[in-house]
Order: sequence, then structure tokens, then C-alpha cells
Amino acid sequence: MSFYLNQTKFLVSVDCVIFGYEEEQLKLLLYPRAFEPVKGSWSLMGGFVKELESADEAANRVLMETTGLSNIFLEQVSTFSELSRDPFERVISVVYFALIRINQSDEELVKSHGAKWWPVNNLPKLIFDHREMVEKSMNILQQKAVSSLIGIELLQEKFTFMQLRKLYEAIYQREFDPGNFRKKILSLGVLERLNQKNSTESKKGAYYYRLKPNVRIEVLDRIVKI
Amino acid sequence: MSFYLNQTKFLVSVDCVIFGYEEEQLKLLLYPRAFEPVKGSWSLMGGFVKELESADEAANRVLMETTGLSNIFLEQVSTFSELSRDPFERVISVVYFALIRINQSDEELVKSHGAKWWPVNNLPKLIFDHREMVEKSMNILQQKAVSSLIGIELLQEKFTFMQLRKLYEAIYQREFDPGNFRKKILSLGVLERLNQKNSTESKKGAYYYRLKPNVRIEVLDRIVKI
DNA sequence: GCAAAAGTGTTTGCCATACACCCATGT
DNA sequence: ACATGGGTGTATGGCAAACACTTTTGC
Repeated sequence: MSFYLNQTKFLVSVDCVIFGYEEEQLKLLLYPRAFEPVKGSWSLMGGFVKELESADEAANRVLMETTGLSNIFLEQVSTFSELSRDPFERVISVVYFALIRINQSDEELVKSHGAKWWPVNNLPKLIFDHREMVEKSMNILQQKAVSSLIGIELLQEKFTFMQLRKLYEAIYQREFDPGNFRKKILSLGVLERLNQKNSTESKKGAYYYRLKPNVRIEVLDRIVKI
Repeated sequence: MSFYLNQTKFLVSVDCVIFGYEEEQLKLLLYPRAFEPVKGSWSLMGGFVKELESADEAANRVLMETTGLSNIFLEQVSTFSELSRDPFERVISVVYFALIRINQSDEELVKSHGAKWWPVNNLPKLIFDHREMVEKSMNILQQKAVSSLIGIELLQEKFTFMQLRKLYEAIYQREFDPGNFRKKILSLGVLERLNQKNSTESKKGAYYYRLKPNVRIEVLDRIVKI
């Protein structure tokens, strides 16, 4: 047991990179820092890990406290532990990224923190190493979306192919051929067409699709060529 | 500053998944646990993060203390923070994986800890959640090797195509066509042939190759099809 | 009629895979 | 002579990308 004595203990926090999708843009939920220094600077939402919870649980709690959502797609990105990453005090931070449906979040709750959705390709200056946290998360999101329909977590339950394609275009910051994209996704065999059309975004109207029940969003095939 | 008060602090450790390559097998360096309970059970090498070091630095230190090596390929895998992952006490562990050249390690130092190299497909029972740490590391190694000649970190500076191929076969636990493998790797343009042959492993003798100086092991192309 | 998205089909070129084939040499 | 790995070349199938084309409907 001597191994465990006289070892330094650390404050451990979680920081959440919260992705949303709105107006054909990938967005991040950011908060103005509430205290000095750099008060008012924009920041990821975070919080300290508590005595009786894991980092995963802490991240879920933070997400619940700030968006009112539970059972959210959440995944660990990396842990940041540089000595001076937080000029206040030594804090080791475990970073998570989350995918949420913006319109399902509790708008009042979000506003009460002064939070704002920012397009990922037009972010404000972020405190500390938060910019790096965002970039790592973005990389992981892109990597995951190659072999998983993970992005669906950002759309409504039912969606058209155009909506799905625009989402992928936002994630990869490039365009996809509409015909080829449709064929590729359909070939995965995980979507089903509903007997319902969306007529607000095109003249002809486009069928809604949704994920088949009891199907995994991780697919064997590659959706995007790397 | 009130944010920082009354927050629980945690013991933070690093655990290192140390990969080596020997006798055409991918191996892991494991240590018999030195204290009760589960004394003698096999374990990854780890240590607590100290007050004035980052987790990265702690991992490098642990690696130096156990193998005598510095400047090693080392990469963060994930952080494990479940409440009861260590039955002794609450410890949050940041896991790293390392790639080393077995014959360059300090054999005396390794032996002095009672450490042993185990083939990855024939590991003993590991303590706590170390098995899961190994599996995550293995996944990341496979993923990285797709678009990087990362595996070279496990070979000598000069190597034949057969040696490189056998290494890849060990990493992916499958066979590669010798001719196609050679062409694929050569097409990356990052290896150079030396005027020197290895005659111990074949009758005809095979040229040694090495990584070109000032070249990145991350390549744009995909080496292994996923 | 025109524009714009929906949806389907066709063509092309690249690339992974399979495999044939000769070379060099130790036994 | 033969087995074995070294090394190069070739044929083939599958798939991504480019793009042509028809349909539908709001304007």
C-alpha cells in the first residue's frame, strides 16, 4: 500500500465540445466565461469531476445541466494535462465531444448560461487550450463519420437525402455528388423510406428516410473515401 | 475563484501499453504486480503523475524507468475513471501506448522488475481493467498503421520487405500478398534501398530498406484496406 | 417555360487482389 | 535438382467519381 502514499492529487475536470447542426452549418455551443481572468472570453462548457462519479458521468451531468438533454451521443476525445494549461491552478481535463439536436435542447436553460451556437468555421477566440480541444474533436468526428452514420445524431429522426448530404458536406467541408451520395448511403442498407415527403425544400418533394430500428450506425463499408 | 474551492482531488496515474516485436510476433511488456491484493498477477507498467509533470511526461518517465529508453513513440489512448476500477482506492488512469525496439531496451533493467514479453495473442490474465486498455491500444495501433508506417518504430532502422510484411501481418493478424505489399509500400515513396543485403533469411538475399531522412511516416495513401 | 431538386442510369478510370513468372542461391 | 524467398509483370473485378438524363412541381 505504500505505493499510494504521499502522491499528489489533482483537480480533474471535463470539457464538452458540443456539436449541433442548424441552417446547413455545423455549430458549437460555447459559453462566456463567468469569472476573471479572461472573464467573458468564450469557452467550452465544463465542470469538475465529483468524488462519486466517473469522467463519463461528469460529462453527461454537464451536458444535462447545460442543455437539459440526457442519453446523448458522447465520446471521450483526449485528456489534457499540461502544467500551465489553466493559469489559475493545476487542472487535468478530460475532453468529450457530444452530438445533439439543437431544437431538442432546453433553449431557456441554454440562454440562462449566456451560451451561443457558433459555426465551426467561424469560431471566436477560445480560452486556454480549448481551441486545440475543438480541433481534436473535429478530427475524431470526421474520422468516425467515415464508417458510421454517426452524423444522424445531429438531424431529426426523419430526414431527406439532401439534409443528410448537406450535413456531410458541413462535416467534411466539401461537396458530395447528390446521386453518388444517395447510392452509397442506400447501399449500406440501414435506412428505410417513409411514406411521407418533405415539400418545403424542393418543388418535387423528397421522401423522408430514417434509420431502420435495431440497426447499428457503425457500418462496415466506408461512406467517405479518405 | 469560488469555482475551484471544495472540489475533490484525485490520484492520477498513467499506464503504458508497451508494444515490441520479436520472432515475428507482436508482444507486450507486462509486469507481475508487486503487492497485495492480486500480488503476482500481470499488469501494465504504470505510475502516478507527479505534481510538476504532465501525463505525457509521466508516461515518458515510466517508460524510461522500466526500459531505459527515451524519445520513444508514445501516444495517448484513453482515460479510465470508473469508480471501482482499482479496488484499493479511487485512481484515474491515463493510458498510453508505446512502440519500442525490444533489443534496444535495457534488458537488465527490464529483468530487475521481473517483466516479461508476452505475445499479444496469448496474454495472461491482467489485473483490473488492463485487458480493456490493451484492446483499445491494439485498435488504435491497427487504425494508425493504415495510413502511417508507424510500425517501423518496432523494427530496426534497416529492414527487408519480408520483415516489414511479417510485422504488418502480426499487427493485423492476417496475411498480405508479398508482391502487392511491396508495390504498395514502394508507391508511398518514403523508403530508400540501401546497398546492403540481408542473406540470413533467404537464399537469394534481400535488400535492406530504411525510411528516407526527413520524411513523415504519416502518408496520405492508405496502406491497408479497411 | 424555366429552374431546381429528386431520383436513376451509364461510363470511365483507378486500384486492390490474385496470380503467373523468372531470378538467385543454399542445401 | 529443388525448394524458397526476392522481385516484377499482368489480368480482372469492384467501386468511386463524373455526368447524362428523366421526373416533378413551384414560380
